[in-house]
Parts: sequence; C-alpha cells; structure tokens
Amino acid sequence: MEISERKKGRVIFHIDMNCFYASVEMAYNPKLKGKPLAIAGNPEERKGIIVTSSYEARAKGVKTTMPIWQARKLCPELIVMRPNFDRYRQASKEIFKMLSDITPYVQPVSIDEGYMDVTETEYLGTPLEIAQNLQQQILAELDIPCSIGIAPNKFLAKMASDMKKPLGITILRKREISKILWPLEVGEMYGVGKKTAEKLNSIQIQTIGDLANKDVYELKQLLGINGERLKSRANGTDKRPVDPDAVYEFKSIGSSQTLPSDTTDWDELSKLMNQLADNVERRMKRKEAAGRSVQIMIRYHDRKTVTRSKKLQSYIHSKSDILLIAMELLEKHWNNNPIRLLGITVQDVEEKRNLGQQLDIFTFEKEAKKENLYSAIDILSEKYGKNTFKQLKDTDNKDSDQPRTSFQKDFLDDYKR
DNA sequence: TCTGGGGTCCTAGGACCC
DNA sequence: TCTGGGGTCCTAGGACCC
Repeated sequence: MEISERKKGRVIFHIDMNCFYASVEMAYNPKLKGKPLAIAGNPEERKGIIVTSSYEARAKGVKTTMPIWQARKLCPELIVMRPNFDRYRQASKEIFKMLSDITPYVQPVSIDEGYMDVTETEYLGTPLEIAQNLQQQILAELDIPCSIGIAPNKFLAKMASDMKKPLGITILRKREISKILWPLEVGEMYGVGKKTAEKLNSIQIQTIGDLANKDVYELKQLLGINGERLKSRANGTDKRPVDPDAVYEFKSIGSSQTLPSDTTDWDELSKLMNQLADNVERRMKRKEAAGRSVQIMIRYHDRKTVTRSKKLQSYIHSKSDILLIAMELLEKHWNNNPIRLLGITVQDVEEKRNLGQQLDIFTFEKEAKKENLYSAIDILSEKYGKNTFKQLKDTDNKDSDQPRTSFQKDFLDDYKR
C-alpha cells in the first residue's frame, strides 16, 4: 500500500426532521401552514403538555413540555391538536425507506431522526449533493422539512444538523471544530444536560472549547467515565459506528400513565395496572419478545418517584405473568399515599427466537385451569422465586383456597374460568 | 392552574462467593 | 486475635435524549 493511500475518513449524515409532528399535520392540512400550531396531550386531563410546536409558535415562546395553559398565555391564537401517532409512524416509515434507498447503513434513532454512513456511496455524487437531493425528495414527496448534518462521525453530524433549521444542511469538518463548535455553550453539547452543565460551570468550563482543553483527570473526578468521553467528543472524536441493527436490540418495554387525578382508590389503581400490563403485552407480542425482570414505577403527589423491580428465574411474556409480578410489587411497596402515575416495564428483554426452551410459561396456566391451586402455586414459586405467593400458602387454614389479597383472588378467578 | 411517555446508560451499595 | 480482596449479581436511583 502506498503512503499516499492513507485510510479515508468516514462520511456520516445526521438527519433530523424539523418539528416533526407539527410538520406532518401541516402536510395533511396545508391550511395550518404558517400558523402557530402545537401538538399536545389531552388538555382535559392534566397530560396537556406541549410535545412539539411549529416555528410560528416557538417564536412566541412556546416550548416542548410546557403545559397548554401556559402556552396559550404566551400565544392566544395557538392551534392545539392531539397527536396522531399512526400518521407520524407512517411518515417516518416512508422517510427511512428513502434513506435505505441510498445506503443500507441507516440507523434510526427515534421516529424523526437517524444516522447514515455514506462513505461508500460516492457514485451518487458528493456528500453535499446527496444531502441536497435527499432533503428535496423528503420535502417533495412528503412535504416535510428536515435538517442534515454532514461530518466524519456521529457526534459531529448530530451537532451539525442542529446548526441550521429549518431545511438546513451543515458540513462540519474536523479542522473547523475550534472555530464552529468550541465557541458554543457547553450545555448545547449533545450528552450535556442541565446537571452536567452546572457541574462543568463549577470548574470554570463555559464553552465546548473549555471542555475540550480541560485536564482529563479533573473531568474524570467530576463526572466519572463520562468526563473522559465528553472531552474526546468535544475534540471531535467519536468512534461509534452507524449500526443498522441497533433498532432491533431493545432492552426494555414499558408503559406508564398519569392518572386523571391523584388517587388512593385501589380499584382505580388495579384497573390502570391492568391496562398497562395489557399494553406491555401487546407491544412485546409485536416484537416477539420475552423478558425476565419486571419493574414498576410509582409517582406520588409530590412527584417523588420510586421504582421497584424483581428479577425472575425464567422469561415471561403474557399479560397475566406481567400483571402478577407488577401487582405484587405494588402491594408490597405502595406507601398508601395518593398516586399520580403508575408504570410497568419489562426488562432484560430478548427476542423469543434467542430463548429456546427457557420459555416454559404455560405450565402454570394449565394447572390453574384444572383448579389444582397448590400445584399451580408450586409452579409459580419455582418460576418466580420462592417468596412469590408465599402469603397465599401461609394463610392459617392450609386447606382454604382463599387468596389473601383481592388481586390474588381476581388473578386466580381469571384462570378458573 | 405546572411539568408526558418512551427509552438508554451509568453508578453505587449490599449480598454472596471464592 | 479484630478483619482481605476481587468478581458477579441484584436493586434503586439519576442523568440524559426525543
């Protein structure tokens, strides 16, 4: 190999849809164009916070996560719409299809954002030409504007796509970072949130440049391993590959919901838990996945949030299994104060095809249906750990089939049917 | 009148084992 | 007598992102 043939750098795109939900709605109904539009949760229930807004709304100070009433105060003529997730998913699918037509090296990051590695696609033109064509195609076919960052790695591409909106294309070369990247506030940096920014400010780091040139040991002391990583990013180094498979490697599936109002009503709480478990089961089914850890989340009136989880001995995927563990956790850990939000998440998730015979989940259901209650409980104990349903077995009258809690009763009744 | 819901990754302490 | 050192697993919480 000749010396002049040094290894070529990568060319990475970061594509970011501009106010995605609002743009999709404007594409559906062009009369909304040019107007202050916000997509928000249900204003009747207190989930009414702004999810996305158009630039016209942002100009008036409307921001993501702001409650609707506050947004209306800033912008009385604001048009507020509920989200139509099916539309957004459909548009997203079509956008990623266009990306995949350019290269297989596409990594979706969220519904409206993704990376591409176009190092090997010179035959389609220069990176700038490819980006311009892609941006025009998405605009022409779907009427949705996007910004594209072009850089030698993911981090720089991500920072670049943020620099010109809407419909921007920004090239960020490594030799330009001291001029373009370093003057920015350190809080602008991807991976630096409010807390980290405060910590960095406390050691006289104001800009990304300050971070790039700070002693690495001091940063490690302040932020652990993250300090080292942030410093190298600030210097324009990021070796993460664009990974098209990452999207399939999910690790948890969860569902949570804020109640219409804080409550201690057990019926209401178990009804919600039932819905959440249903939701989680449905999404796990869609992904043909099973998991071996269940976590619940309880948010109280004062927004204090606790999580409690339990690791299981085998993988589960059915609603009844998820709900059983989740309800046990809730009964055990709820402090009886009014609850604002509940959540259920299944963790340690694997695709079923990777699991083989570890998924022996039907035995309990069979026994329970035959009303062999104690035999069913033995199977449960075996499966979930010795203490599950211990209370049930420990009731004074061992001959009684009466479960100790209302939930256990419902659960078993379900199976006797 | 406040502040959703979906995730990922990291840290830290305790239990347990050798 | 007065207390090791490392590794792994589990649990809970926190920071961050969209």
